Amino acid sequence: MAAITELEGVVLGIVDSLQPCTAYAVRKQLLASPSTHWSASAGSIYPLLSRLEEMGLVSTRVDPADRRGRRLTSVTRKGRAALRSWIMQAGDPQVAARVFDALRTRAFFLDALDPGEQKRFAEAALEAAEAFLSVAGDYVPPPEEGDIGWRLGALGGMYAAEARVRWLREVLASLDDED
Amino acid sequence: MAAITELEGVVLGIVDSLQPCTAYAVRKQLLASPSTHWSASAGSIYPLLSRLEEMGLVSTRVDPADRRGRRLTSVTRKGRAALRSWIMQAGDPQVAARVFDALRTRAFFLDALDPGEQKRFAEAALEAAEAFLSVAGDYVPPPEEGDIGWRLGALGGMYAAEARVRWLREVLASLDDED
DNA sequence: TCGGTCATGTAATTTGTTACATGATTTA
DNA sequence: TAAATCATGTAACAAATTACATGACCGA
Repeated sequence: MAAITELEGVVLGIVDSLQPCTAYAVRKQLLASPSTHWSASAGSIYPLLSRLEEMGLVSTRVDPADRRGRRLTSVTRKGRAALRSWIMQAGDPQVAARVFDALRTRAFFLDALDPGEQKRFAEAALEAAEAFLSVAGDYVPPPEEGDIGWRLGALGGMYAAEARVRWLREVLASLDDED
Repeated sequence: MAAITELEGVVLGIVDSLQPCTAYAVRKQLLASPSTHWSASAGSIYPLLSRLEEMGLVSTRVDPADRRGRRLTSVTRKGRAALRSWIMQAGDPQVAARVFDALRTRAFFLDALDPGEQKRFAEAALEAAEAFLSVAGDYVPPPEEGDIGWRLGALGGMYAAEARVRWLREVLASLDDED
């Protein structure tokens, strides 16, 4: 069983929770995420879904009664197995190391800025991180609503956003110390 | 001034801190990062550096005395300006939203697993997250060593890794509650 | 002298992006 | 009835991955 990519896993998971659903619905779900890591454009989702179908992980059918020709996608038994094993990759150190944060990435190169710019960087980054935290917090479904995985995932996103805000406050303070 | 990509920004920043340096040294630096978000393979770095040179952001020279034909790269004035404006994008909400975590991504689809698997997921993810935290902690340079940006960036990575471990402990606890 | 690391690159392929193109349905 | 949203897709392009290929230098 060939390993699937990160985006393929995500799309398979979304289809699984929404099935039967249109490709468009998958895109909307992806677009609703606070993270903009994937563009979720039609140009990525439609070919990806065709790929999953070729692999036998999803199946699609067009309701003949539907004049719009909507294509409804569902996960196959094989697809569910692939989804489960993708999720279970979480124990792999290589998977746990797949993290990224555009704000943190930029902080590494702070020394390329002069002191005044450094301070402005930290202030602007903190403000943007606070705005993101607000969005990430709103993304957490109220208790007893939505499934448990979605709630825990969104909660994790909020915690990460909080940790980033705390970190940037510390960055700002440490830059102020030095004048 | 056309915007540069995330990897281009990172490579420009690394060249800036190491200059003059070989493409190989840039790759090693990238490879040393706890995050495996980029593979830092020759196939990505060499063409990327050529691209930066075409854009006039770096310049390379081959020491005629060096029999190995090592190519040393440096950042140009234009390149420094591009690096600074890339770093300063931190104030843009779209940039602050560029975050990713492969463990968290998988957690969203926990409901595709049966209760026993869910628990094994949380245990395995926690273990992997703890191992990653250890690596991320080791990546923080000792005080008074390395530049301030590198230290703050690595510290941010460690904080994020800590927050993830705390989150997964909570996930595990909440799955245990339900039996 | 042998293996590891330093060092540079290319080729084929995959994947994702932006932009374009079309049309049905719903809502104000 | 006009605008927004639902819905599907393609085309051109950009970027990154894996795998391959080569050779110099250094230390045991």
